[in-house]
Amino acid sequence: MKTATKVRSIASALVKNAGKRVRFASGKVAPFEQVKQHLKGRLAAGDWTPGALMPSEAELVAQFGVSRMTVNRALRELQLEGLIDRVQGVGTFAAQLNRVSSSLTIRDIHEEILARGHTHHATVHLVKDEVATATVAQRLGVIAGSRVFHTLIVHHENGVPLQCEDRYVNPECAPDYLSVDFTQVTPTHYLLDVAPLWEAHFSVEAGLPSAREAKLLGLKQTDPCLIVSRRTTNRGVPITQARLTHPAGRYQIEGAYKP
Amino acid sequence: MKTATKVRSIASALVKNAGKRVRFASGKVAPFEQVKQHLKGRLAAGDWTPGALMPSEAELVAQFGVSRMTVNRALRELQLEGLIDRVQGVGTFAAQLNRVSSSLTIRDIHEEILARGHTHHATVHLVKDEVATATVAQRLGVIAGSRVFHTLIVHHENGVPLQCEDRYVNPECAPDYLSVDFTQVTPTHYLLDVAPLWEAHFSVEAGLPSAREAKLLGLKQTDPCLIVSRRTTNRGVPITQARLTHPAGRYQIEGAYKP
DNA sequence: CAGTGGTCTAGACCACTGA
DNA sequence: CAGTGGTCTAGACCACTGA
Repeated sequence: MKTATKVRSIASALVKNAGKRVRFASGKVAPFEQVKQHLKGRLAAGDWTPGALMPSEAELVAQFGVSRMTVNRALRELQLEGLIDRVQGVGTFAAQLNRVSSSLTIRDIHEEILARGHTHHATVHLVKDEVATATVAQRLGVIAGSRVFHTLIVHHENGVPLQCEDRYVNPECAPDYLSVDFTQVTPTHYLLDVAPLWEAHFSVEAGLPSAREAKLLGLKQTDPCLIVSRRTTNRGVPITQARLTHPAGRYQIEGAYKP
Repeated sequence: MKTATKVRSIASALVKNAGKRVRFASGKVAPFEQVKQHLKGRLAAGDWTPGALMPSEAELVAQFGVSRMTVNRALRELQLEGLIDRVQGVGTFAAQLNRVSSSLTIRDIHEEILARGHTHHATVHLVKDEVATATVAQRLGVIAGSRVFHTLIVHHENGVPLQCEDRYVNPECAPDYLSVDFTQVTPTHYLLDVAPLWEAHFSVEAGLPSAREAKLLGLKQTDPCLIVSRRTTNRGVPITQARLTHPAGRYQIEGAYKP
């Protein structure tokens, strides 16, 4: 009998090296992928100006000698990537590449530091059971006066303070939160284990550190910081809210976009 | 005969109101979507802990009475959304909801301001043909000493300066760039029309404005700013590079994540 | 070997659009 | 009406994994 634990490690190992399985063993590319790449290449080359009518599914079926389901999958995936617009009864159109809006990825600080080949360590400055003030209650999404858990942790990269993590946690979602050794496991990882995070809201802004943050990060209070706020919930139930403060010169968020 | 222009307007109109077409006219939800929602609900409820083995395609076929292609589509889409991991020959597993890494969307400033129901206007402070210094050449990705176009524009929301846009453009991609009236059209929109933007790299950081930026934005040089840098290319050819500086208190990037 | 997922096919029914 | 995309089916062949 297979155990979940057993297959889990296998899955993790394989998924890591997987990439997309769109090639067969012989190195052949799957037909739907060929259609996709062909259209993508012509879009990049500007063969269809934004809004231009592109070949219909039937035409692509004839051109590539594949079944309609195959070209349909290619087109559906291009649509998901935002490269084309499709309208039932009308046709397929080159999208405005007006994807000026693009996205930036925020990673867990521990993973991010390790990925750079650096060392991470955390110092714990507060682990406390508190009564939520109006402000805290509103940010976390609980009733003012509720019991909340509060931690204040500084994350260091190669010994240099990089992030001040000021976090509130809903005790109902993680009753044992306060007894965790946060020098060994980050709050984020602990919370992921005990509570399924489902929805999240983020913001990123520039600002000045509080007096305490400045002291913990080794900054003057006039030194600019990059501040990330994140609130996570599960089906509407608030789990945690964090304010992550980073010294401006030591931290930036990066991202890339490629269709 | 259909013209591209004609159908373009139809497409735009329809795409706007489209949402996902996964319901039939009668209000019935497509079978693949039912399977998807069922699994998503159980994942949110924690029915499978991260890494746990989930039902096979064959089991879902039997359970829902649909064809294998239908459950395959449901599972493939859940995989794309990062909710499950699939390994050929092994099975389907609940993903670590370790998607701590989430993403933030950067929108075009003009669209963003209009979307808030506010007015946007731009003031132009520099439109110039320059020779790239080493720094500029490196940021844009051209050879030092090349000719480059340079604009400096301030975008206002309801009359208040919100963004200072310092942009360099590769003349080969947009030869008429300097003759555009940037009080009427943003550089981004003009460039999207004349050059297909394909790949992009972004960064977001906190920092202090330059003397000139501070003056244009009505800030002191000690006031923190949120600075977005973006470089876009098409198949490796550099198109444009921009530094977008925003006063800390007036601007933040927001995002949400929901599976 | 039996079980898994990856992919494809040929055909089907439908809703929708524009003429 | 003919043409479009949205979706489904029943079957197929394959590569891969673990026993």
